[in-house]
Amino acid sequence: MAKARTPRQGWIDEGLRVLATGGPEAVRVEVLAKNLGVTKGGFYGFFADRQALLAAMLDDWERRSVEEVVARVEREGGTPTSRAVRARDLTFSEELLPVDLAVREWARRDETVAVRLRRVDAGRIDVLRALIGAVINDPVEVEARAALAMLTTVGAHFATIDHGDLDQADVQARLVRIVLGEAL
Amino acid sequence: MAKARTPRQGWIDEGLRVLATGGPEAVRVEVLAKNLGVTKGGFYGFFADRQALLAAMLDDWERRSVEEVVARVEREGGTPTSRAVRARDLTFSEELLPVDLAVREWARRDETVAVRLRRVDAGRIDVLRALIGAVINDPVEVEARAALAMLTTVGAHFATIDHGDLDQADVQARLVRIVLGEAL
DNA sequence: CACGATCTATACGGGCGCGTATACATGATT
DNA sequence: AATCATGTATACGCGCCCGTATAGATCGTG
Repeated sequence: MAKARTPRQGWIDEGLRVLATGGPEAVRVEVLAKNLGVTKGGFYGFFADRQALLAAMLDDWERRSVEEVVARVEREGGTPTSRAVRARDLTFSEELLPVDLAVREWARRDETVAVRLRRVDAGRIDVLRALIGAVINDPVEVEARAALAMLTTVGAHFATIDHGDLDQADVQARLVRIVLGEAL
Repeated sequence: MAKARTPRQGWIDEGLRVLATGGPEAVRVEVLAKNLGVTKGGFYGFFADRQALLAAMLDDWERRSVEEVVARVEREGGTPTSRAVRARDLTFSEELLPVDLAVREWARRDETVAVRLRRVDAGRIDVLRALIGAVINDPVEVEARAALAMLTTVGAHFATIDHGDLDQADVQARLVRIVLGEAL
């Protein structure tokens, strides 16, 4: 039945929390223990070593991310444009976004992480393809706009652009129109 | 005249090299020393501590990045489109790109780094604004397209998109056309 | 050549974090 | 209530890395 005082999942959750704010390097067993208010005594009953925890964290993140993508495909609503905008912005849920960015950095240095990320991203861009493909026929055009939506969203989290005197909302609206096209 | 066997700049260069491949966490004084074939003996003659090196590295990166942007504005050539595409792709020189991405990650966790990055990015996007602005008049349109070019380029380094059966070049070309518009 | 500046090698104390071992506490089961 | 499993606390040895101290090597200059 597996009871637990500080269950396996507790270590994973706290690990993801630290990962989100400090990156993989910051995920230290003793740090997690302190955050959880215990010592690392029980940790090695759940995980062989620190690597095993990192792997488990990625498993958990990947599973949840995929589930979210699926859930987002299921429930829909609104005009094609609003749906596409929502999809663009919310492909990354507020809760998972910080973890997502951390994983994205991590992937640059660890190929096994990169593989997982590509898998998740593939699911996400499928959502965009489906939405855009419902309105535009040319496959190349659909692909280009889906990719554009994806890349701008990701890029926006790694670069801040100051629009100066211009109205942020105006620029943003124009940006959306260019990416999704007049058709949508 | 300041001579040097392992000059100050040597530590900075090696630091940037390690930063590019392993992130700020990987920049360890003793590791750099080993890479340089010496011990850390002389290091503390140049830098007060590890932090001082990291700051010096950022100074160096920022100076070089700004110089490159300026140089790129100076020499020009080609059609407006080709210039814009070049600007989009080469705003990040091949040599500095890996460092750039590392700094971009770093900036998410260190506000002082974020300030530097915004400064450099501001210079880069100015180049794009100038190029696009030469062909398009509407300021909002110029801003949106410049931002789009910037964000897609940055995003592309943090997300890999598989275009499946479609021809990569076709998709890429279409993407450029959407971003820069028919006008260019 | 001798000198002084500059870089180098080596050694040290300290802190952090890993993984292991051992004994203790607490809840479920019988 | 006795027992067992499961989590917990504590302590240990190890390795990595920091920053400091000290003595030695090397080079340009007078």
